[in-house]
Amino acid sequence: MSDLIFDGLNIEQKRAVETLEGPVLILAGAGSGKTRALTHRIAHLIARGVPPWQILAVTFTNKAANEMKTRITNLLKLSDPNQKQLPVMGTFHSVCVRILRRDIERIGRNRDFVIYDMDDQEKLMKEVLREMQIDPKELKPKTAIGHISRFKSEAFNPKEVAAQATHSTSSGQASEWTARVVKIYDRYQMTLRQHNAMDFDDLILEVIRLFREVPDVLDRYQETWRYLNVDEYQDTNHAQYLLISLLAEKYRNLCVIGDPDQSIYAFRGADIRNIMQFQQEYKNAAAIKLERNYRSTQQILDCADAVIAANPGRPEKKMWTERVDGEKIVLHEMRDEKEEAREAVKSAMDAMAQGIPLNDQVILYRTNAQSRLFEEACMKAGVPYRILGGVKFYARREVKDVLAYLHTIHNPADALSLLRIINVPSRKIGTTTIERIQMYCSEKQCSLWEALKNIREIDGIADPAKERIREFAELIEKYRERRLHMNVFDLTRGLLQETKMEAWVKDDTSEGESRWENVGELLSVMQKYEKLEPEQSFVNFLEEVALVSEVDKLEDTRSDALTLMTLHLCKGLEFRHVIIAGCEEGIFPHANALFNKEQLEEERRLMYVGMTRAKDVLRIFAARSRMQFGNTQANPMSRFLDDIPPQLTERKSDDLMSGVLWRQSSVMLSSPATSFDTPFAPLRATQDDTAGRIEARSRSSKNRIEPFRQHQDLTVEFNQDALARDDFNQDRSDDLAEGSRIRHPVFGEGTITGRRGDVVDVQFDSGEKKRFALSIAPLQMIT
DNA sequence: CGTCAAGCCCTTTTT
DNA sequence: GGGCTTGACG
Repeated sequence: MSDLIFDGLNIEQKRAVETLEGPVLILAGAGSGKTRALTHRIAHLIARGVPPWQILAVTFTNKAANEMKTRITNLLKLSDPNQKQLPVMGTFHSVCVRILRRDIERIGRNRDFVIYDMDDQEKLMKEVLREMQIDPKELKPKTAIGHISRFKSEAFNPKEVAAQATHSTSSGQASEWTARVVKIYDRYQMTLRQHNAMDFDDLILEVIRLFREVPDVLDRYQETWRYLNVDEYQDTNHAQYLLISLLAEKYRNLCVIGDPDQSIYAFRGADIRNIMQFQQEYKNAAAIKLERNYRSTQQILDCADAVIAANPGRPEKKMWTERVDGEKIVLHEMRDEKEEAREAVKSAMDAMAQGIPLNDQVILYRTNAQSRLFEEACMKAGVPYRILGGVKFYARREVKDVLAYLHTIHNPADALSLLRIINVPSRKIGTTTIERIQMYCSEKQCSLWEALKNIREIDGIADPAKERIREFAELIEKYRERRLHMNVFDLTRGLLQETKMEAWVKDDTSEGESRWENVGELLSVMQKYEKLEPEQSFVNFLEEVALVSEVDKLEDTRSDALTLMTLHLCKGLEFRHVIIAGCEEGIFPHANALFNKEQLEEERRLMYVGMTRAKDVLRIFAARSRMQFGNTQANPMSRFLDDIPPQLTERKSDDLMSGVLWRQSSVMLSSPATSFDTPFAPLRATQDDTAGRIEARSRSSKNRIEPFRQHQDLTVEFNQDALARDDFNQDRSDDLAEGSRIRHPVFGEGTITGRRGDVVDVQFDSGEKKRFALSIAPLQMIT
């Protein structure tokens, strides 16, 4: 048994696996076999006789947790792995929900709470701001939520925020601003509670409160989980730190794993000090460094290292690998964002032709908005793809509508969900009626649901409207009853039928069809819960839906497809071929980070994370001009590229406007540089700027960059020759017509069945029919 | 009550 | 450019 557990581990990994008792800090660089060390460590604990249920492992995604479970099962050769034989593993949020569902009544809350996602939070906040008569233009709901979330990640309740602010100002008075935010925070929490709802941060905070207020519950969990493991510790926030500290207090068997260079979530409160100061916190902690990289080639590693080396205050760490067989990093400089997308997708296809399946390739970008470009390029080229992030599946309107029904059925207090569906599909219950009911609620201090039940005694509503509301309430109650003996799948099917949801969702538009498919997909997720007890199936389903992360969806990768996602989502993953797109100042690093040292450092870490995902091939793309917010803007190349050693790179360019706006050579300030270290931060060129002037303007509204608002002129040397060729349109496909035989790298050989300009329809020999744009699709004529 | 057009602001990043 | 809110009208 122990042979298997230590098999193939290097010395440091072995130490990590052996050191079972006491606090342990594992600094694990990218690709250093960290998951391997952690799984073997847990397997070792179990092999040594520690009961699995005494072990807790907190991971960053559910996907990571599931992978570890599988690996441990294999290591221990468990024949029938059930929950009893495996440790509790999951994200902070899922572990906390588990605790709360069990024990939250000990702090006087109802265990049927719902979890509000960003959408719900925003709606709720809008409501709060409206009630407080704050102009949403002055303080946007999103901003308010941002502040509150920040407080919550520091584990401050409204009172503590106020106290803190009073302390830190010399006058002893909390500033007006703080007082206001505290009021909003307070009110927001009250409303959440009225709805019997929690946001993501509350899940953590309520567990902390539970542990602090009810010592015997804390004691029980301390006794249960005597061996604690936390992965991605560099991205934990203060609240999560508190939670873990409470649990670890008694037995002090706490193993944390992470890499300060990969800390990329400061924006949501992640506190790098948690990992940096672990050894001060736990004086006798064993410290282990994993520096051998098993993933990437030396070239990739050297480039990534050169980029991250520019960050100050890093712990000493030098990654190395035995893979010295690598290729150079490829830097693609493209004309514009469309060319970038086209070329990136093409390079993925080329790689596939060379034997790298699409599943092993990824395109990474800084912001979700960039995904559309690559999606379009994939569609045009006929490359199968999957996008993570962006408009999330569970956030789509039709999906949320169905979920809102389930929430309403499950939790009568959830007024947000109730309001969402009271007129969906249309029941002729309009805003006037609803406003009247809400007024009644505040008069009588009752919940929305109670008002619906008492609809008869509310004045100012026409009788037919009252009747429709009565019918609606009856419908909900009927399903509330059904929930007790019917699983979530059957229940929802019945509900959809009874409410005539299909016709409503389809609504005769072209998107209607695909929206209904989304509902179908939701139903198929429910099927997984069919076998559970009716009530359990209901609760578990809603929970999963609330807590799945984007990356979790990568688990079912049955079909071969190119992955598109943000750089943030790629942490912890690896691909043979990695493409990082949009490496331009203002895009990556993002414009909002350009004037802040800490934020720039985080952007750099993000670059490091992206680069170190690559096993074999790393490509970096930048576009010389880019359409943004409706006008074209020319950005200098990302500063991160300056740090990559030229001898390790190969440069490629589409050569139409070669060299224009290349940072060092082509852009000069006509007035002396400002005190910022990024003098050419976002440049904005309008269409008629070809004469050679560009307006420089910072797009950030923060006052610390005031000097930049004065629209200093920049001089730009354009390559006029290149501009003249700008509208040059390449057409390589004159000879392709109906009847031509072609080959496509994904679909194989086929015949063109029709052509309209650039667009062709192809009947492949495999039976598949596809439509392509000739200018982009990798079609090859065969004779 | 629902639809359409004009106008607004926008983009970090996520559980 | 585009998605979303707002306001006028049928």
